[in-house]
Amino acid sequence: MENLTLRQQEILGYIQLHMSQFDTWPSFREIQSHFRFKSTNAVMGHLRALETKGYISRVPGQARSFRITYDFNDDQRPEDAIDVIDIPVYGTIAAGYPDGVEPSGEIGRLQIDTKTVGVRRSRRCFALKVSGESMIDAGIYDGDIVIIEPYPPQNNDIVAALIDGETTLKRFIQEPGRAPFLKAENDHYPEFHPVTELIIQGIAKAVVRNL
Amino acid sequence: MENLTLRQQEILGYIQLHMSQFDTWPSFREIQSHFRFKSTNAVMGHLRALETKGYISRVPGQARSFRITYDFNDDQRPEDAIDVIDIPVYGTIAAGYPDGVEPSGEIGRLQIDTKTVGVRRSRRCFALKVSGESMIDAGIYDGDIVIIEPYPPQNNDIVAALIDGETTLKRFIQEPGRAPFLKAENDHYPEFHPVTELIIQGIAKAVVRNL
DNA sequence: CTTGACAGTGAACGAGTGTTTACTATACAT
DNA sequence: ATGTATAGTAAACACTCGTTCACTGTCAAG
Repeated sequence: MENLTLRQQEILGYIQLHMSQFDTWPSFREIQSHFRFKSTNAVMGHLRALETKGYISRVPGQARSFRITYDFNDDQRPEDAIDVIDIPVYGTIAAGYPDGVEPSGEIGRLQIDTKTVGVRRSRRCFALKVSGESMIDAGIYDGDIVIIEPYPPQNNDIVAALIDGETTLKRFIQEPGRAPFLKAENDHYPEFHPVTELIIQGIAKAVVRNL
Repeated sequence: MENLTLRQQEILGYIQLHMSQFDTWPSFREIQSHFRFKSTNAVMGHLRALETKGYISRVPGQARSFRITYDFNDDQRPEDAIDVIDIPVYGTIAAGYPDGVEPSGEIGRLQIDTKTVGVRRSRRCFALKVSGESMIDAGIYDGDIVIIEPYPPQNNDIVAALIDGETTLKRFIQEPGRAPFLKAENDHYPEFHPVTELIIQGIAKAVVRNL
């Protein structure tokens, strides 16, 4: 932790402590109270400094919407560290056109290392077992397990989307000047419009198939 | 996820998504806006229900001070004993017609549970990273990782076979009254005869693809 | 001496935020 | 028919919260 004054380090340390305890950023007045400041402006000064130095960022005007941006774990992670995560696998759902198959809840669990999958442990991944053939042109077959990371999609990501109460896999297309839409990877399946009526549950990060 | 209505699951899913993206709990009006409610009271109703059912908790009166309390990773069944194996991944080798690419030795490792892969721990599995397109009709693409179990093949198994010092993936065909042979899963690739000249290294048990 | 960095006091403002009250509608079970 | 659960509209209120402005004090460097 370079170029922070002692006081700034204390403030940052308290914030981290508070977040680990409460899962929320402390309010100005909570920080003020902790350090026995008489004014929230003292807090403001320190948070400004931390922001200027790149340790935190904020959404102006929103309550408790600072966040820590400095990645403290980037300095220490050895290359060969094993980081296996446990992923719930949910039941057979329609990967194709909605066809009335009911989600069957959790059917199993999968353990795999985060590097292979390309996800962060902190993002609560889940997996879906595919039913149907709407994504076969993307190499996702009936019976495959697709690992989903809850994260907003970018253009061309394969996403898990909730449509009419069912989770389905589609490719998310977001081209400039055009409303985003979802597209099957099978020429026999139609496109869906528009994305605004959908709920994106996450992006597909990996496929696991048992031969 | 039991005893949640569909709508409640959607709300919880959105909250998780928002938190993974912004590191903050969404405000009532953010949830309201996302689901196109006309009133924050609709949000309130759902959050109350989620709280009553034990999925979230809150600090009354504080902004963005709900938190998720339900531990989604805690639902492990006792009978789901974790049996994660460590698998060496070998380098890019020709999955297709021999083309002169040298095996590059171990390029990484993969940890995954035995149940997902369908192997026994006692059989020293290894994995290959596929290069080429000879098995695309079997849904094995360039760049995929294929987990191989050293075990004699049966008809129609996909096998790793050593040909002229190089490992390649093929489908093993053994029909009655006919000598066994290997066959690509791509019509543009020829068959191989005979198997007696080959060394079968193992059978393919699973494919892992990072999207 | 001046300037800048750092640290803080004091006060107030406007917007964000959670929460309440009153109500409607639908579906289902008794 | 009645009660309950679920889902939501409408409106308003009080508090939380971030932020600004004006200011003071200490210390180090030029």
